[in-house]
Amino acid sequence: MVSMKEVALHAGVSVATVSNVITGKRSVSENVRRKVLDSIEQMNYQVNLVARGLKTQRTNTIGVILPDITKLFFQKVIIGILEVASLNGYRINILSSSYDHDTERLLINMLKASCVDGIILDSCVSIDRARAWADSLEGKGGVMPPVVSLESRLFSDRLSSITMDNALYSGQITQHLIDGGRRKILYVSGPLHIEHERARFDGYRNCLLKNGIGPDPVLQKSGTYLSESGYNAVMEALNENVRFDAVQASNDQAAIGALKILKERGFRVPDDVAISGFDNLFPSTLVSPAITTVDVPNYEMGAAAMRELLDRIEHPDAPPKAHVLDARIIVRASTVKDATSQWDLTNW
Amino acid sequence: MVSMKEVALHAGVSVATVSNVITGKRSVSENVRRKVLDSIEQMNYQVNLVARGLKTQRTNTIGVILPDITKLFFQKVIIGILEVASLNGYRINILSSSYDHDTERLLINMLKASCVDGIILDSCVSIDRARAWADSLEGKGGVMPPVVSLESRLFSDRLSSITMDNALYSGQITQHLIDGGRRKILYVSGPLHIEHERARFDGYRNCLLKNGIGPDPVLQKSGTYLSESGYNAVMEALNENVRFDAVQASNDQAAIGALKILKERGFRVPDDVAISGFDNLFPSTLVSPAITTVDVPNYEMGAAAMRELLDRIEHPDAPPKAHVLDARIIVRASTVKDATSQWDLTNW
DNA sequence: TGGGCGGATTTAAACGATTAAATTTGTCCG
DNA sequence: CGGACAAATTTAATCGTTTAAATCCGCCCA
Repeated sequence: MVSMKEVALHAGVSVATVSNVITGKRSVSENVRRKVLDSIEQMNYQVNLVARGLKTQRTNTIGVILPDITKLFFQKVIIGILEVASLNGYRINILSSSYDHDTERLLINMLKASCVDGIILDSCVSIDRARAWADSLEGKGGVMPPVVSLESRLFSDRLSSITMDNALYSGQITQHLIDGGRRKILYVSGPLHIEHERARFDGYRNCLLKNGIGPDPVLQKSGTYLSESGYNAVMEALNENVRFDAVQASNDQAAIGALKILKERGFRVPDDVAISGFDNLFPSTLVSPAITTVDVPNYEMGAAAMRELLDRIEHPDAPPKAHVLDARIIVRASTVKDATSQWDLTNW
Repeated sequence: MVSMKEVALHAGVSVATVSNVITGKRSVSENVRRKVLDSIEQMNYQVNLVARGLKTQRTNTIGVILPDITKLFFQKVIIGILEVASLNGYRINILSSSYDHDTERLLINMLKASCVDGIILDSCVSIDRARAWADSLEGKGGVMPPVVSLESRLFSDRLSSITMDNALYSGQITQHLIDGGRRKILYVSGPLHIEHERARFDGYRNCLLKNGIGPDPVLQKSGTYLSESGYNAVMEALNENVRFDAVQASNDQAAIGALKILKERGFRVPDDVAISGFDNLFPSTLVSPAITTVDVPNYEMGAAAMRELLDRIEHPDAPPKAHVLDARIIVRASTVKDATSQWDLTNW
């Protein structure tokens, strides 16, 4: 690679002048400027970002840690982050923690070592370990770049956070099912040690209570986020002869898994059993019947996180902010027989 | 950040010794070693990867440029790359060219400036500009890191490439439709200036000829990759009163768009019109009827590209290799009435 | 005893940029 | 003509590592 030194030599000026031309931070006379620009052009010079990063201590890169970047849910989050980032001249480094807590730590350290200017973290830390985790974040000697927490408010006293009110919308779904005459709602959750899974479950539970329905442990199945877990949960319930007239899944995958087994076993949806999901991933519009769900603003979550991170980078000492985004429930044919819905064919 | 110098001071040795302990490249006596490790531990020291990168000229990072990282097709490609990369201690920097040629160039330069150790490139360069492009790749003064070309063989004389025989499988699909008694096959392509789109079209065309069917320009619609383009292409054909008994789309999105409009207009699939796609994205199993398609090994494409890139990094002077991967067609109910198929619920 | 040898350690020079501080150049005015 | 002041340019230090070369040190053996 041709370096600034060689450009300087070629243009007959000092490296400092070349640097000044490039960064534009100090004034340079017009004809020297042209001479330097010429040399740069001729020699095909490109500034070495690694060297610049070392000197300036800024890499214009931010790190993004998500539980599983392969999941559809996070795609739009990534796009949101990406768009705001590139508008502001930042590059992003996307990493997957695979829902593993130790990996998460490792990645954070790696990002620190890479001198990223900031981190967006969708943590998979469990509720009970959050405090210890937050303490270790600050580290003894280590200075941390600003961190914005996505989906979790567990650290909101020290970290800015971008969240939504999962309990609220989960409750709205439950209410919608109850309003449709359902009383025995089988709830299929993801891993309950994760904060927003817990919140969704609480929303369901509290709504039942509000309606005078005693939550029945038999109707509560917890699993993973995968559709198999929805499939298996419902299969289990059927094999145990549990009676239910609705399945409320805490995400769309599980809802579709549930739909699959119910169709296989000859149930009519929604006549015999209603089904609801959460997240509004596009496949929920493709299956038939389409799935009632909550439209989670994942694009906006990513964008908001990035905007907030930029703000934290600019103002490291400002107090953390907690952004709570709005969502809305979308009623489709899996809960209401004559609901219409369109295939969502955008962006995949 | 605490630097090596401070660790050295704390441990009472020179920075070189600390470095030796960390890299393990030169021998260090056992008790000095322990002392240094202790200091590192106590001071919470982490090596600065930017500085190391500057000195060693290796960043252990590779760049990946894809036309559109938000598209489902590329998700598994990314996973494939990622898994091989992390097994080998590499990080990846994923970028989207948005199918724009200038952006692609810009990103390549940016990656060069960031001193990545290699690049995996799924180029969107058009067939006729390929040569000029390849020339510019080498650059006048600039030394390029090794590049592996994904999906395109246009530069295979200088770059290693990972491809599949698109014409072959596209032809097999056409043959399958013909074997099913279809004679008037409406072809919906993506942008034809892209090499593999052209190949898929050629496969279709040559198969028609082989079967004594004259390709009919009226039955050829070209569009984007989006499902709307499938929808619109079929709508156009219908409005023009073009008669056809099958739609062969060059990707699954377009096929599903076609399915949508045909259902809206009351056609029975596959009785009145058969539909086929390409890529085997999971949504093609979700719609009903499920779409006959070609299972493109995108995970393996990513993995193979990364393996090949590692090889190129190790042996920069070895001649480029051209890997051609296998695929297979999958027959589903959109072309054969009683074909069975399962929802693909894995990995989304 | 002293020279030679090899392993452990340190010195010091990079890597390629940025940026204070010092220096040069140029301009204007008394 | 000379001095003052501002603008342009250069010098040189620095960011945090790695690494070739130099040095040190202990040990063995003639």
